[in-house]
Amino acid sequence: MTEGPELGAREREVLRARRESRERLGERAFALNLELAIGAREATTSAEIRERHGALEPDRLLEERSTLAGRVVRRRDLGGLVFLVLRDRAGDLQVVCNRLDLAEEALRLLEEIDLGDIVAASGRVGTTRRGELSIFAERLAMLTKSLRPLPEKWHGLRDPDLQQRQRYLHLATDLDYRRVVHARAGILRAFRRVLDERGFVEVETPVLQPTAGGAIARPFVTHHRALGVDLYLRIALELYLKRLLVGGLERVYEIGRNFRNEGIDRDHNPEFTMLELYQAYGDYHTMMEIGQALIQAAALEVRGSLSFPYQGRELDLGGEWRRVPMLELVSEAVGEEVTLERADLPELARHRGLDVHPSWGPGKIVLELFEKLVEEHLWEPTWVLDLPREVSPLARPHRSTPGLVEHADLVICGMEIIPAYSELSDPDEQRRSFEIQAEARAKGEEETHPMDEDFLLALEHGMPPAGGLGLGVDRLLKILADRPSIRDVILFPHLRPADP
RNA sequence: GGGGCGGUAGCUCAGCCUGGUCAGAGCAGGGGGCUUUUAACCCUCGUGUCGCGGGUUCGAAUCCUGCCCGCCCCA
Repeated sequence: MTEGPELGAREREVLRARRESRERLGERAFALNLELAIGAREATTSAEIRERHGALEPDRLLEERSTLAGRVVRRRDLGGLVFLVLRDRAGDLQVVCNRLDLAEEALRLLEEIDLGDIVAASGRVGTTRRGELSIFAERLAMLTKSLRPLPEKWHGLRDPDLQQRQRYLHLATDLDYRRVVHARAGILRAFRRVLDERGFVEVETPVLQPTAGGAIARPFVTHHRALGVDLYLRIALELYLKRLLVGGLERVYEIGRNFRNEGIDRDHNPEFTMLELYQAYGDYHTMMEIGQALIQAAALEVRGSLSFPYQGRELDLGGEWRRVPMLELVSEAVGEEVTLERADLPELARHRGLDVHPSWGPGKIVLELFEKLVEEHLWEPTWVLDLPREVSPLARPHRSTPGLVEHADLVICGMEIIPAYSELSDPDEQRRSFEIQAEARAKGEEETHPMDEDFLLALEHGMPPAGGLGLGVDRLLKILADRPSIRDVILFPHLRPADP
């Protein structure tokens, strides 16, 4: 409990009043459970009551009795009548407290009920003269006394920084925001349903890893004291899931947290959730089909539709999604044919405003051109096909075009949502790809994929040909919940410490 | 890293351009009234590091400057 001269007078006054109320309530300020507090084993939710009696005409009082429990979000005291609005997990419902109907004990308690307190009320269901569905209280109980005030009742908590730092207040005051929480659950439910139906098994693999592979990103490092070794927080799920393909599981997926030690913006949080799945005997075409099925199922689960606006612009997730080679998209954007063989790629890229690093090969330049000139303009779902091998060390060389790999990236609303590959199963090719990474590192490229001998050992035992994909759950949630920033869809995003 | 915007009461905000009754409003809170309210209403009550530090000035929430935090744009 912080208290002292740094508090303003108003806050001190509020805190003092709450403390005094708590003292008067004594041990009733924090009830053990509903049963002991009000004699009901369970509360009825506001939604259930609304569902049963939402159509009741004004000024009716039913025989049916219910118990409602929740946080007090409104209090209107008319003297003889006190209107409380309780908020539970399903919404809000009014409680009417008629002083003439309440016993001495309940009347005393009514005086102690403040905004923010968690209370229970039981009584008959009915409607007011204005038709508001209500519980007409016969009994009241304090469940939890709130010692601090809630944010402003009309505007709520507007400051995005406070919304994130004190998400419980955001959730307590903004019913609409709760939809984001349910949307994430809906996405995961849809994913599991689709994959379970297709014979996939859900697994869990290590978060702490001796080498951080499966993607190209700077990892977080930690230390295992007993083993005396440094470990990395995983940046991807890939390499362990592939080991499970070697083990014969054939269809596996994991939904889990990845950690990348990089900047924070609308699309990046240091920890984020990925779905990764691998299917033996599939390839990137299989993955494009599954990826589409997953996202469409999630959209139907969360939005009930495949077309809806994102940030004010219409988005259609229906139909067969467009598939275009990356080189074609880059050529179109540049206005002339771009190939990996062109010797003037660096100049061409510099002309387009790219700061070309000497360690970049043609593949990296093409990828950078794509990210700068094309990606943000792809609104409707688009599979970008056939990336340069140089930038995708875990994908299988393209079946017909040398220098490329069978790697498809799904872009929606300008955001990369899925990378999908035909997986590289040849251990010698995989080793060669890792070596290309090491060469780039030797040339000064900071972010490269590390050599992973233990993974190569697994591949040498034989991994079936397979397709695999990773799906950024947070970014998909941005789209389905129509939120502009990843910070809105992660309950507790990383923030700078409040007091430096 | 660069640019723009913001930080004033617990919360939501005004005041800043144009320095001087500028420490303000609403909500929340205290006191009083009110038996069908719906952001209830009526009367009444203000003890704030104006983000932090420096400067200009007779005088700074207001102008200048450095820093911190947030949001947006760019790299």
